[in-house]
Formats: sequence, C-alpha cells, structure tokens
Amino acid sequence: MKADALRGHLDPMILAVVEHEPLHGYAIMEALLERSGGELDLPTGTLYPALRRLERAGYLASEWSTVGGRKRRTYQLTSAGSKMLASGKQEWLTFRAVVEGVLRPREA
Amino acid sequence: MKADALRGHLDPMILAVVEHEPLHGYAIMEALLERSGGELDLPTGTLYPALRRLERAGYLASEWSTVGGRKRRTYQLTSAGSKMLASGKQEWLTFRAVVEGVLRPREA
DNA sequence: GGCAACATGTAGCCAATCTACGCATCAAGC
DNA sequence: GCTTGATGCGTAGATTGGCTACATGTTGCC
Repeated sequence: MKADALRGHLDPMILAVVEHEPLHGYAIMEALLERSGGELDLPTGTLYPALRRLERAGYLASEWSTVGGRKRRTYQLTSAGSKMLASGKQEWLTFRAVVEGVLRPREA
Repeated sequence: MKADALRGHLDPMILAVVEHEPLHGYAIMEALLERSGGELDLPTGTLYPALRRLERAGYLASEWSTVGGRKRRTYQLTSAGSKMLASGKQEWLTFRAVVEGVLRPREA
C-alpha cells in the first residue's frame, strides 16, 4: 500500500480505534495493525504527531499514567471526536462511492 | 469530501477514465465529474499537472490535435499504464479492506 | 460588446505522511 | 553483567501532490 494513500483517512481510523476503549499510543499502533490484518504498520513519526494534532483539535483527550515503570499517555475520544468520527465514516462512504464509480463504471 | 483524501488515488482514476477511449484533459475532467455523480470536480491546477506526471512516468501518451479551432491534447493509455491501472485497482481493494477493517470492526 | 463554455497551462502554498533520529524502561538470553 | 528486543514517547526535516490563483486564447450566443 502506497504511503500517502492514507492521506486524510488516518484520522477517522485513529478515532475509531479508541471509540470503545481509551488506549495509549503504542496500543493504538498495535490495534491498527491487528484490525488491518497486518497492513497498517504506522511509523511512530506518523502516529504521535497525528495524536497530538487530534488532541489539539479537540477530538481526543489524553492522560498520563505509569504502568510497570513505563509512562503511558492514554487517549480517549471526546464528544467532539465522536461527532468527527461519525462524519468521517460518512465521508468514507462518499469517498468510496466516488472512487468506485470512476474505477469501475463497467466492471471491477 | 476533503481535499487531500484523493492523495494517491487520483492516478488510477485518471487512468481508468482513458482506459477504453483516449480523451483530452477537459473531457477527462468532465468524465470524472460524471462518473463520480458530480462529486469529483477537479481544478485544472490539479488535473493538468497530474496528466503531465503520468505521461512523464510512461503511463500515458499524448497527441495534439485541433478541433473547431481549439487545440486539444489527447491522452491515451500505454501498456505500462494499463498494468499500472490494474495494480491500482488491486491496491484500491486492499486499501478499502484496510480502512473498513479499522473503521467498523463491530459494525458500520 | 460581453459573457459562458471550451481548452491548456504554470507558480507557489500547504499539510500530512515519511525517514531517521534520540531517549528511557523492562525482560530474556547468554 | 551485558546485550538485544519489545515497550513506550517524542522531534526534525524532507517529500509530495493536491490546492488556490493566475495567465492565455478560442468559439458561440445574447
């Protein structure tokens, strides 16, 4: 999968992962890897800035904790984030329809 | 639809549009608009550079003609472009599976 | 004469992802 | 005791492709 195919689609994916349970960065990476069937192996240089961006935007809230001597920053979805996720899912459907409408007007 | 959601997905879409018939730039814009149900209204500053990029990469070949006093540059798919299109379609399926695997592990 | 549609193109901006680092802890193996 | 790999967070800088804004010209209709 090409690198910047993700562009603009990563944010809702991150939000989706923390939708039902707050997770820390590393766990988010693992969750994305697992849910994508091993395809989505984000470099930390992508994930951490993305998380900070989402927090700055008010979609995530974070809290520090220490587990087994390791510091973790745990992120949870805010209500704004929840709305954002919903609209992100909707936008995904639109986007998918657009791409597929163009890619296979006759057949796949 | 957010602007840079397109990132990395535009190329196969352009190739798909000229797959069965060579078209000139303006006609490609119209075809994309139509096939996307009016969603994909590309600015010329996006399309023309993209066409040149695709030609430089060997996926498209172009030819000038004049129709009704207007100069047109008509693009057609090369065999390399055809292969690229096929792999682009495949990549799209992978990408779609990744996004949807993450976005709705429980439900949509 | 003026405006919309047709037709092509460039210059420069911007934002998000990437590569490549740096730092620290803990567990396992030698 | 030392090294290595997994865990864990983070920044700096490069890249890149789609965007806005601009520039140019023709045809046809009112």
